[in-house]
Amino acid sequence: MGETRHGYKPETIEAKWQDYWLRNHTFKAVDFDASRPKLYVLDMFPYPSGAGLHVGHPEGYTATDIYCRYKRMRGFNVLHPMGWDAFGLPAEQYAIETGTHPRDTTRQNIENFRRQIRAFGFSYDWEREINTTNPKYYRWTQWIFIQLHKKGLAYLEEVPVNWCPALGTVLANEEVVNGRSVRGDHPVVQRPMKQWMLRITEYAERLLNDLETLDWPEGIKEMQRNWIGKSTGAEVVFDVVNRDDTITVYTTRPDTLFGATYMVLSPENPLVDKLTTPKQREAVRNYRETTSTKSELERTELSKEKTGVFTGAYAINPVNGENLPIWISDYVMMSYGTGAIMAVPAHDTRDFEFATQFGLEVRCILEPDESDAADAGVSRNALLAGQQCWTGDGVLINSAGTQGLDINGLSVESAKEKTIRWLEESGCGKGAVNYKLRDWLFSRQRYWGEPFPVVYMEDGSVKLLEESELPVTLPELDDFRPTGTGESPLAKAEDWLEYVDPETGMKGRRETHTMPQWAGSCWYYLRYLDPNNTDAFCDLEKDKYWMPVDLYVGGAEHAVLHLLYARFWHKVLYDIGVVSTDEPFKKLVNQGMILGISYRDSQGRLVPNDQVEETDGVFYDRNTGEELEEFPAKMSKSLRNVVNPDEIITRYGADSFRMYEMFMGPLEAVKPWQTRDIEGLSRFLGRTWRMIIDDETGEVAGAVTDAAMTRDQERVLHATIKKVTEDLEGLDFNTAISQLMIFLNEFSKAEVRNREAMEIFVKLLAPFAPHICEELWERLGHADTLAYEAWPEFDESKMKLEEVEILVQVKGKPKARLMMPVDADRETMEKLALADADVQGTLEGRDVVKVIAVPGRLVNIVIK
RNA sequence: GCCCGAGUGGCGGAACGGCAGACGCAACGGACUUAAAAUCCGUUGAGGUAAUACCUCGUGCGGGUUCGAAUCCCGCCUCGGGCACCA
Repeated sequence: MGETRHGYKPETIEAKWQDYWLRNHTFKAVDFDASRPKLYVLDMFPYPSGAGLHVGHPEGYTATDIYCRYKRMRGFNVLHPMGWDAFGLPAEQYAIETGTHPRDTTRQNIENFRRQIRAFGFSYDWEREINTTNPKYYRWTQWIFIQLHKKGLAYLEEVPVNWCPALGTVLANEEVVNGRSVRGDHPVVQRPMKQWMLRITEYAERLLNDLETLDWPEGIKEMQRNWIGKSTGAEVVFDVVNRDDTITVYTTRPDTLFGATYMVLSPENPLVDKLTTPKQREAVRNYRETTSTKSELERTELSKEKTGVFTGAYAINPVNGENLPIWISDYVMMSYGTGAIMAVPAHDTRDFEFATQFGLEVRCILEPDESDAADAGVSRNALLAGQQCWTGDGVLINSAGTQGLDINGLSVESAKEKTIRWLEESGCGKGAVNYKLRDWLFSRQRYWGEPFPVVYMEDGSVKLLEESELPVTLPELDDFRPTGTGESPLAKAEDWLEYVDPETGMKGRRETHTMPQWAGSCWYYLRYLDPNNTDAFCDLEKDKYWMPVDLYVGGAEHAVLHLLYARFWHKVLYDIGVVSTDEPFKKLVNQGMILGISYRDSQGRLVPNDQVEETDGVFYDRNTGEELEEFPAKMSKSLRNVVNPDEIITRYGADSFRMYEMFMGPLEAVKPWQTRDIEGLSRFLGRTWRMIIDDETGEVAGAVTDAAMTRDQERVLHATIKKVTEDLEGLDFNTAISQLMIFLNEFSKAEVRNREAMEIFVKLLAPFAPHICEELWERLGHADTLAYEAWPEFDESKMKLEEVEILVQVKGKPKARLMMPVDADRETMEKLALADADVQGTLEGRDVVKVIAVPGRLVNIVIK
């Protein structure tokens, strides 16, 4: 810091104003304020981990904070809350290791997070703070579960689940990657278990269609569409030769029925037992055993070669009565469609691989356009001979059957339609829709989650508790280890388990599973509206006032799951009439990840930062002496490239930190953190201070007077108001800050600085750097916070020049720059340009073909 | 393999189809200082040239549209993210 007594001292003014805002409830959101438009701006609330905040958290928080502060100054009643998504595995793992109750760990972590977040000066309404682990909160999570159950959307099912022996729990599909747990990277195996499921598939169509109504990044919407995975096609019923059984398959290509040469069942398909002939029984049994012990990883990674076994049975192709051999193979999944397919090797790459592997017939029934085939490197003759596979468009051939269907000569599209019509008329099938989306596995075998409001009664019935019996609180435990049997640690809480029905006196045992972490975050945005309500999860009138969320900002890692689950719950709540909107989040923005600076050697290996030495701007590996290249990489403990926000705030202050994070680049972009770059923003705020304050006295500088601005200053002032306003509306914070810097460069060099211009500048900067601006505002003689001062308006006429520099190009190359009246029309511009001596020199002896004049911009002279 | 997104100085990044590199960092030169820090002023895409005049090249690569392309179109390459035997 400078030696001056009254220089810019973030450490003092930031504490002062944070305290002021809290004491004065400056950012309290007012329910039902009809005098102002409402604005609900939401951050994805954090999981309060033991590691504390990292520099990625405040990126989105700063963006929304700037937007909120700006909108308050534009007269909006802003709701901007914060809370804690505090159930979850890490606190429980810590409890297992140390015996510390997750409640205690969670409380400490929340305190630390709150302290860190407050140090940024975010304008949250702290009176609405929520915590998903508070029984007063999760009572309502349980209440919503009861509503789901009442609607028939929650059911118990024995399902093969991802059992992780090391964690002693079942994991959801999204918690397993390549057959290993996301958390801890332990192996995962399949195992059947009775679980709560939520029927999200019932909402698939609406979740898909309503994406159209949302102002979300196109990429995120596309990811949700892919996740829902709607496809249209047909279900076709195949009779089994010499048996009563039928096999129903789902296909998106009913037009290829004539190309079917065999059938495949998933190894898990219950029909396999019935159909397998005695001769094949042994082989089938062996195959099923092998696949069941295969992990998900092996089933996908080792799939270069197709495997399978013939069942000995045959099915009848309804279009031509042909017998098709029925195989089983693990390339057919039980969980998608009907767990059975008709194989058309000539027109499906997977079937083609399988047929080639086992010498099955490949029958071409679709002839592509010659040039299409050539483009794809496919030979028509090879195709017709069944030596290659064609999945593209074309004209149907060899597709007339004994049963009255003839689709020869048709395109794929019309052949599909005609086949479906025929299937429906002949009773062999029907048009059908399928989704990749599956029902949501909602049980976890863990302690630190919401208990289910469910009791298994003595008579075998399942009882959902009454609303008056909520909340079902977590029992006290000393030992948090998983039971290893698949039951959660709750199974050890003996007294807690016992339940007696208050009316009938019948005994029962409580559900020992708990809800997944997603549960609490599925509806938290509603609780902020009415955080202390004990009669309802949220008052409907408050919902009507505040909802929907106008802007939701968070990381792209929640692109699918959190956002899809929350949308699902919200639609259910909408259907039962307890919320007023059918979508919760109107506009969504993903902030890009902030990477750390790392180093890599010539082989591309990343070297931890504490092993790197710098000499004259070149980096070396301390151990090998090898020269290293700077390289941005995801922040991680192992690379030691994690930046701690506390240290940055101590060194530079929160205002500089906030501004740096916004100046790094566009909000949505992935950006590398460079601590030295923050100096530029720190310098900017120091210069801002000295532009207004005399740092010898701490009073407003003598240069700040009521003297009129120069034309240039006036123009820069209004251009700044315009640019900053427009950029704030578009969340383009980096370019808004650039403009503020241009203002500072213009005014700080001036001998006298107009006081009103200074005040406008302070207001424009305030959303970005609120602490220093409050302080400057006060020193400029204002008693109240500037949080609700009116946002400056710009005057377009003040920005006008009388003359502008017009570029004159010859054949697109810049030749001259001429001053012309702003409002010069095309002819005038052309005349002025052609009259210029330099231009005439260039044009000497050449024919002017054409002159293009763009008013206010340029003149381009086209010559021969 | 499929679906998105992105490639611009030494670095982060700006540019309604209209002067590429705003703004910042770093670097270099200068002022102030006993000195340093801080601060202030200046230079800074590459190459040619005595030159700050001037010329040539330049937004991943190859084509195209246009008076004019970082921007639009076609075909590639590389990197990042997502999905992954979805019938």
